[in-house]
Amino acid sequence: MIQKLLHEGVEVETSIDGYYAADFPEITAEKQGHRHPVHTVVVTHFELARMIERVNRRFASLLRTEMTKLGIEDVGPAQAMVLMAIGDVELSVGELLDRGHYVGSNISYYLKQLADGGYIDRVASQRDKRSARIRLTEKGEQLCANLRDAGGAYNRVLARDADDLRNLEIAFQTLHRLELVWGNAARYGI
Amino acid sequence: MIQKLLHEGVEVETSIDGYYAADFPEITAEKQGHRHPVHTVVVTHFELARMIERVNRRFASLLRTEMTKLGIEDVGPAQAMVLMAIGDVELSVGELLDRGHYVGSNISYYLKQLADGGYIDRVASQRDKRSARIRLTEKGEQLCANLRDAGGAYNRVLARDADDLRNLEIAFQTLHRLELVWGNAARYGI
DNA sequence: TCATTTTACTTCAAATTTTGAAGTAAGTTG
DNA sequence: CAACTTACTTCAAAATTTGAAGTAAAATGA
Repeated sequence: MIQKLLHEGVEVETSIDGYYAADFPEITAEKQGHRHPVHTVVVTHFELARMIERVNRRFASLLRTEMTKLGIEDVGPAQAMVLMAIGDVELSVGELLDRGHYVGSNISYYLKQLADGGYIDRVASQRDKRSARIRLTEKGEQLCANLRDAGGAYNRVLARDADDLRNLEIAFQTLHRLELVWGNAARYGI
Repeated sequence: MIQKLLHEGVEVETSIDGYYAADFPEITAEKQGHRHPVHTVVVTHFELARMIERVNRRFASLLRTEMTKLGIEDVGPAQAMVLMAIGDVELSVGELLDRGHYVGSNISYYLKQLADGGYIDRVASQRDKRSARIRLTEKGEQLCANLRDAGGAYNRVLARDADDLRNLEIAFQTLHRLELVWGNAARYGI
């Protein structure tokens, strides 16, 4: 039975696909006590996917709001995310694709808008003239800095103590694992 | 200094926004040992957001692939997610909005396609004739069941042992927290 | 060496998804 | 019962994403 629980993601009691974690007393109780959870509740692949979709939607609209506050009208939140993905290094379009699992034509489109808006510079690489080298301009760096500043308030709320930090790290790491599993599955089949 | 670390999401050493958790020896080491992490690395709000975006993209394309395999041509992955959000209960459009943080007109649009495809039934509520009651048809339930079946393989890979389950739960719970914080911020300001 | 293939991207058109403004019909309230 | 609110729907426009086709440069191999 335990084997089945571990391997199938069986739903027990309140764990109906579509309900929130807040409805699961086991999980929340466990969090406070720092003990191993009693595994009567299992989070499935799909519950996580739906949660990720929701959270992603929330973040996008938050980002849109922040950008409106900053008076940014020429690019949207998706483009801002590309900007954040570039960060403070110079990289090629290919490297950027890997960073965000974008599709090539999509990034090309965004980079065009970002270049038109003066947020990035693109220079053909000397070594390989096919390869475009991308970096943020002053303006691009400024937008990123402003967004990071605005993000500070969220970091303070989200990471109040060591326990919060621990959970954020585990969440990050677990999402990275999902990324790998889902990505490999898409390429090679599961 | 520790206070600053805790409250600002300061990036230390390898923790440059845009790099992967796999690059953080501290996190990975901690996972195996079950000990408290040494907090030299902090996951910021934005790193998480970018990870969520990436993972979401991966899942959407995986879902698209699964649906193609199942021969579903009349609706896309977004509509399938709505179907999964409905689950096996009857609910109103408003309840569905809450479940996925959708925008009303968006759901209306999806529900129309799903109804046209025969995946859902919509009946006006007897009590309140403005309110539409939604539920899956046989065909809709079948699609959900097929998708859940396909998901079984992922559950097996992702939740191999009690530790995996624990991390999945923490990830789920942490994402739920992000959802609340980001959602409240959007409505009331932080 | 030079034809062929591969890589690194871009372009464009079409599809999909999301937004926002405006509408409708049914309930609710003073 | 007039005015307001709620629960949705519709529609057009915008934003995002995909996919096919193209271009130019680099690598390969006979």
